[in-house]
Amino acid sequence: MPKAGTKLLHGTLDTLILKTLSYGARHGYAVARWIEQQTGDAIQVEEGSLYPALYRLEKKGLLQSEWGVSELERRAKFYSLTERGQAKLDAETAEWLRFSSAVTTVLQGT
Amino acid sequence: MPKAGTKLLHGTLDTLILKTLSYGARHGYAVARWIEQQTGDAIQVEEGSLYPALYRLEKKGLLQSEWGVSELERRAKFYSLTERGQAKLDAETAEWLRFSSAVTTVLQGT
DNA sequence: CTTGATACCAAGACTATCTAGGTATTATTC
DNA sequence: GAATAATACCTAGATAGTCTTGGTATCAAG
Repeated sequence: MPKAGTKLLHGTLDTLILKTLSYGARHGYAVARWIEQQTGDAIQVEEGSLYPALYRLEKKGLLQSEWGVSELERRAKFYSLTERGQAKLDAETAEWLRFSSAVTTVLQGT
Repeated sequence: MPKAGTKLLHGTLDTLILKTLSYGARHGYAVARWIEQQTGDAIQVEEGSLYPALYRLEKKGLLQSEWGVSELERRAKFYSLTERGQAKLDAETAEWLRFSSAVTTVLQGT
Protein backbone atom coordinates (compact mmCIF):
# COMPACT_ATOMS: atom_id res chain seq x y z
CA MET A 1 0.00 0.00 0.00
CA PRO A 2 1.53 3.30 -1.13
CA LYS A 3 1.81 6.19 1.24
CA ALA A 4 -0.97 8.77 1.24
CA GLY A 5 -0.42 11.87 -0.86
CA THR A 6 2.92 10.67 -2.02
CA LYS A 7 2.23 11.31 -5.66
CA LEU A 8 2.39 15.01 -5.02
CA LEU A 9 6.12 14.78 -4.62
CA HIS A 10 6.47 13.87 -8.27
CA GLY A 11 8.85 16.31 -9.87
CA THR A 12 9.41 18.40 -6.79
CA LEU A 13 11.89 16.13 -5.07
CA ASP A 14 14.62 17.01 -7.56
CA THR A 15 14.05 20.68 -6.97
CA LEU A 16 14.03 20.29 -3.20
CA ILE A 17 17.35 18.46 -3.39
CA LEU A 18 18.87 21.17 -5.56
CA LYS A 19 17.63 23.79 -3.13
CA THR A 20 19.11 21.95 -0.17
CA LEU A 21 22.48 21.80 -1.83
CA SER A 22 22.37 25.46 -2.76
CA TYR A 23 23.32 26.12 0.86
CA GLY A 24 26.47 24.05 0.48
CA ALA A 25 27.62 20.47 -0.04
CA ARG A 26 25.88 17.75 1.92
CA HIS A 27 25.81 13.97 1.83
CA GLY A 28 22.66 12.20 0.69
CA TYR A 29 21.40 11.09 4.03
CA ALA A 30 21.76 14.62 5.38
CA VAL A 31 19.84 16.03 2.42
CA ALA A 32 16.88 13.82 3.25
CA ARG A 33 16.94 14.70 6.93
CA TRP A 34 17.24 18.40 6.15
CA ILE A 35 14.21 18.41 3.86
CA GLU A 36 12.14 16.54 6.42
CA GLN A 37 13.20 18.87 9.16
CA GLN A 38 12.57 22.03 7.13
CA THR A 39 9.07 20.89 6.26
CA GLY A 40 8.20 19.73 9.75
CA ASP A 41 7.89 16.22 8.34
CA ALA A 42 5.21 17.35 5.91
CA ILE A 43 7.51 15.83 3.30
CA GLN A 44 9.16 12.46 3.90
CA VAL A 45 12.10 11.52 1.75
CA GLU A 46 12.38 7.75 1.28
CA GLU A 47 15.82 6.41 0.52
CA GLY A 48 14.45 4.52 -2.45
CA SER A 49 13.50 7.88 -3.92
CA LEU A 50 16.47 9.85 -2.67
CA TYR A 51 19.38 7.92 -4.10
CA PRO A 52 17.91 7.41 -7.57
CA ALA A 53 17.17 11.14 -7.60
CA LEU A 54 20.76 11.98 -6.71
CA TYR A 55 22.09 9.76 -9.51
CA ARG A 56 19.67 11.28 -11.94
CA LEU A 57 20.74 14.78 -11.07
CA GLU A 58 24.41 13.95 -11.18
CA LYS A 59 24.01 12.21 -14.52
CA LYS A 60 22.36 15.34 -15.87
CA GLY A 61 25.31 17.41 -14.67
CA LEU A 62 23.26 19.32 -12.12
CA LEU A 63 25.23 17.91 -9.19
CA GLN A 64 28.70 16.62 -8.59
CA SER A 65 29.80 14.22 -5.89
CA GLU A 66 32.82 13.35 -3.85
CA TRP A 67 33.43 10.72 -1.20
CA GLY A 68 34.29 12.08 2.21
CA VAL A 69 33.63 11.61 5.88
CA SER A 70 30.45 12.64 7.68
CA GLU A 71 30.12 14.59 10.92
CA LEU A 72 29.89 11.24 12.68
CA GLU A 73 33.10 9.97 11.12
CA ARG A 74 31.49 7.68 8.57
CA ARG A 75 32.11 7.34 4.89
CA ALA A 76 29.62 9.44 2.96
CA LYS A 77 29.22 10.83 -0.52
CA PHE A 78 28.99 14.60 -0.58
CA TYR A 79 27.00 16.28 -3.30
CA SER A 80 27.32 19.85 -4.47
CA LEU A 81 25.48 22.02 -6.95
CA THR A 82 27.00 22.76 -10.33
CA GLU A 83 26.39 25.96 -12.23
CA ARG A 84 23.88 24.19 -14.39
CA GLY A 85 22.29 22.88 -11.23
CA GLN A 86 21.85 26.39 -9.91
CA ALA A 87 20.29 27.51 -13.18
CA LYS A 88 17.98 24.51 -13.12
CA LEU A 89 17.00 25.30 -9.55
CA ASP A 90 16.07 28.85 -10.53
CA ALA A 91 13.99 27.67 -13.47
CA GLU A 92 12.24 24.92 -11.54
CA THR A 93 11.49 27.23 -8.65
CA ALA A 94 9.80 29.69 -10.98
CA GLU A 95 7.88 26.83 -12.58
CA TRP A 96 6.78 25.55 -9.19
CA LEU A 97 5.54 28.95 -8.03
CA ARG A 98 3.57 29.36 -11.20
CA PHE A 99 2.07 25.91 -11.03
CA SER A 100 1.35 25.76 -7.32
CA SER A 101 -0.28 29.15 -7.18
CA ALA A 102 -2.51 28.16 -10.10
CA VAL A 103 -3.60 25.00 -8.30
CA THR A 104 -4.10 26.76 -4.98
CA THR A 105 -6.20 29.45 -6.60
CA VAL A 106 -8.48 26.89 -8.19
CA LEU A 107 -8.80 24.75 -5.06
CA GLN A 108 -9.61 27.73 -2.88
CA GLY A 109 -12.25 29.13 -5.23
CA THR A 110 -15.92 29.06 -4.26
CA MET B 1 9.84 14.17 -25.51
CA PRO B 2 7.63 14.85 -22.50
CA LYS B 3 6.28 18.30 -21.83
CA ALA B 4 8.25 20.55 -19.50
CA GLY B 5 7.17 20.66 -15.89
CA THR B 6 4.47 18.17 -16.55
CA LYS B 7 5.40 15.89 -13.71
CA LEU B 8 4.11 18.46 -11.25
CA LEU B 9 0.57 17.59 -12.23
CA HIS B 10 0.98 14.12 -10.76
CA GLY B 11 -1.74 13.60 -8.22
CA THR B 12 -3.24 17.04 -8.50
CA LEU B 13 -5.23 16.42 -11.67
CA ASP B 14 -7.71 14.24 -9.82
CA THR B 15 -8.25 16.93 -7.25
CA LEU B 16 -8.65 19.64 -9.86
CA ILE B 17 -11.29 17.55 -11.61
CA LEU B 18 -13.18 16.97 -8.38
CA LYS B 19 -13.05 20.68 -7.67
CA THR B 20 -14.36 21.54 -11.12
CA LEU B 21 -17.31 19.22 -10.67
CA SER B 22 -18.07 20.61 -7.24
CA TYR B 23 -19.66 23.53 -9.09
CA GLY B 24 -22.01 21.17 -10.89
CA ALA B 25 -22.06 18.44 -13.51
CA ARG B 26 -19.92 18.90 -16.59
CA HIS B 27 -18.80 16.72 -19.46
CA GLY B 28 -15.17 15.68 -19.70
CA TYR B 29 -14.13 18.02 -22.44
CA ALA B 30 -15.62 20.96 -20.58
CA VAL B 31 -13.78 19.99 -17.40
CA ALA B 32 -10.47 20.20 -19.22
CA ARG B 33 -11.27 23.56 -20.80
CA TRP B 34 -12.47 24.96 -17.49
CA ILE B 35 -9.27 24.01 -15.66
CA GLU B 36 -7.15 25.53 -18.41
CA GLN B 37 -9.16 28.69 -18.42
CA GLN B 38 -9.16 29.06 -14.65
CA THR B 39 -5.39 28.72 -14.51
CA GLY B 40 -4.73 31.02 -17.43
CA ASP B 41 -3.27 28.04 -19.26
CA ALA B 42 -0.70 27.51 -16.51
CA ILE B 43 -2.10 23.98 -16.43
CA GLN B 44 -2.84 22.12 -19.63
CA VAL B 45 -5.06 19.08 -19.46
CA GLU B 46 -4.24 16.53 -22.14
CA GLU B 47 -7.03 14.21 -23.21
CA GLY B 48 -4.77 11.23 -22.64
CA SER B 49 -4.62 12.25 -18.99
CA LEU B 50 -8.16 13.50 -18.63
CA TYR B 51 -10.19 10.48 -19.63
CA PRO B 52 -8.17 7.92 -17.69
CA ALA B 53 -8.49 10.19 -14.67
CA LEU B 54 -12.25 10.37 -15.07
CA TYR B 55 -12.51 6.56 -15.28
CA ARG B 56 -10.31 6.21 -12.25
CA LEU B 57 -12.43 8.57 -10.23
CA GLU B 58 -15.68 6.99 -11.31
CA LYS B 59 -14.34 3.52 -10.56
CA LYS B 60 -13.46 4.70 -7.08
CA GLY B 61 -16.98 5.98 -6.61
CA LEU B 62 -15.95 9.61 -6.40
CA LEU B 63 -17.82 10.55 -9.56
CA GLN B 64 -20.87 9.30 -11.41
CA SER B 65 -21.61 9.75 -15.09
CA GLU B 66 -24.54 10.00 -17.42
CA TRP B 67 -24.76 10.42 -21.16
CA GLY B 68 -26.41 13.60 -22.33
CA VAL B 69 -26.18 16.37 -24.88
CA SER B 70 -23.70 19.23 -24.74
CA GLU B 71 -24.36 22.92 -25.18
CA LEU B 72 -23.45 22.45 -28.82
CA GLU B 73 -25.90 19.60 -29.29
CA ARG B 74 -23.39 16.83 -29.28
CA ARG B 75 -23.38 13.60 -27.37
CA ALA B 76 -21.35 13.99 -24.20
CA LYS B 77 -20.87 12.17 -20.93
CA PHE B 78 -21.68 14.32 -17.92
CA TYR B 79 -19.87 13.70 -14.68
CA SER B 80 -21.00 14.73 -11.24
CA LEU B 81 -19.50 14.53 -7.79
CA THR B 82 -20.70 11.89 -5.35
CA GLU B 83 -20.75 12.39 -1.61
CA ARG B 84 -17.57 10.40 -1.33
CA GLY B 85 -16.11 12.57 -4.06
CA GLN B 86 -16.86 15.70 -2.08
CA ALA B 87 -15.23 14.22 1.00
CA LYS B 88 -12.22 13.20 -1.04
CA LEU B 89 -12.00 16.70 -2.48
CA ASP B 90 -11.94 18.19 1.00
CA ALA B 91 -9.24 15.81 2.18
CA GLU B 92 -7.08 16.25 -0.91
CA THR B 93 -7.40 20.01 -0.79
CA ALA B 94 -6.13 20.04 2.79
CA GLU B 95 -3.30 17.70 1.81
CA TRP B 96 -2.37 19.94 -1.12
CA LEU B 97 -2.29 23.09 0.98
CA ARG B 98 -0.07 21.38 3.52
CA PHE B 99 2.26 19.98 0.92
CA SER B 100 2.49 22.99 -1.36
CA SER B 101 3.09 25.46 1.42
CA ALA B 102 5.87 23.23 2.74
CA VAL B 103 7.53 23.15 -0.68
CA THR B 104 7.08 26.85 -1.27
CA THR B 105 8.56 27.69 2.11
CA VAL B 106 11.65 25.62 1.39
CA LEU B 107 12.11 26.93 -2.14
CA GLN B 108 11.78 30.54 -1.05
CA GLY B 109 14.23 30.25 1.82
CA THR B 110 17.59 31.98 1.65
C1' DC C 1 -13.60 20.68 -49.29
C1' DT C 2 -10.46 21.24 -46.03
C1' DT C 3 -9.47 22.91 -41.60
C1' DG C 4 -10.44 23.55 -36.73
C1' DA C 5 -13.26 22.85 -32.88
C1' DT C 6 -16.05 19.77 -30.23
C1' DA C 7 -16.36 15.26 -27.86
C1' DC C 8 -15.08 10.75 -26.90
C1' DC C 9 -11.76 6.61 -26.43
C1' DA C 10 -7.48 3.36 -26.06
C1' DA C 11 -2.73 1.22 -26.39
C1' DG C 12 1.78 1.67 -25.13
C1' DA C 13 5.75 4.43 -23.55
C1' DC C 14 7.71 6.88 -20.04
C1' DT C 15 9.30 8.15 -15.56
C1' DA C 16 9.42 9.08 -10.77
C1' DT C 17 8.28 7.25 -6.60
C1' DC C 18 7.80 3.49 -3.27
C1' DT C 19 8.47 -1.16 -1.26
C1' DA C 20 11.42 -4.12 0.44
C1' DG C 21 15.28 -5.94 0.52
C1' DG C 22 20.53 -5.63 1.26
C1' DT C 23 25.64 -4.08 3.35
C1' DA C 24 28.42 -1.97 7.01
C1' DT C 25 29.65 0.79 11.10
C1' DT C 26 28.84 2.94 15.56
C1' DA C 27 26.30 4.11 19.80
C1' DT C 28 22.94 2.84 23.06
C1' DT C 29 20.42 -0.04 25.93
C1' DC C 30 19.47 -4.18 28.48
C1' DG D 1 28.26 -8.89 25.73
C1' DA D 2 24.11 -9.01 22.91
C1' DA D 3 20.51 -6.82 20.81
C1' DT D 4 18.67 -2.65 18.96
C1' DA D 5 18.59 1.89 16.77
C1' DA D 6 20.77 5.24 14.09
C1' DT D 7 23.85 6.48 10.46
C1' DA D 8 25.01 5.95 5.53
C1' DC D 9 24.89 3.78 1.26
C1' DC D 10 22.73 0.90 -2.62
C1' DT D 11 19.38 -1.78 -5.89
C1' DA D 12 15.57 -4.56 -8.17
C1' DG D 13 11.02 -4.65 -9.12
C1' DA D 14 6.30 -2.94 -8.44
C1' DT D 15 3.25 0.75 -8.96
C1' DA D 16 0.86 4.57 -10.78
C1' DG D 17 -0.17 8.61 -13.30
C1' DT D 18 0.84 11.22 -17.25
C1' DC D 19 1.88 11.71 -22.17
C1' DT D 20 2.13 10.43 -27.04
C1' DT D 21 -0.19 9.08 -30.77
C1' DG D 22 -3.43 7.05 -32.84
C1' DG D 23 -8.49 6.61 -33.75
C1' DT D 24 -14.00 7.74 -34.32
C1' DA D 25 -17.62 11.18 -35.36
C1' DT D 26 -20.08 15.65 -35.99
C1' DC D 27 -20.42 20.45 -37.24
C1' DA D 28 -19.09 25.30 -38.55
C1' DA D 29 -16.26 28.31 -41.06
C1' DG D 30 -13.46 29.67 -44.73
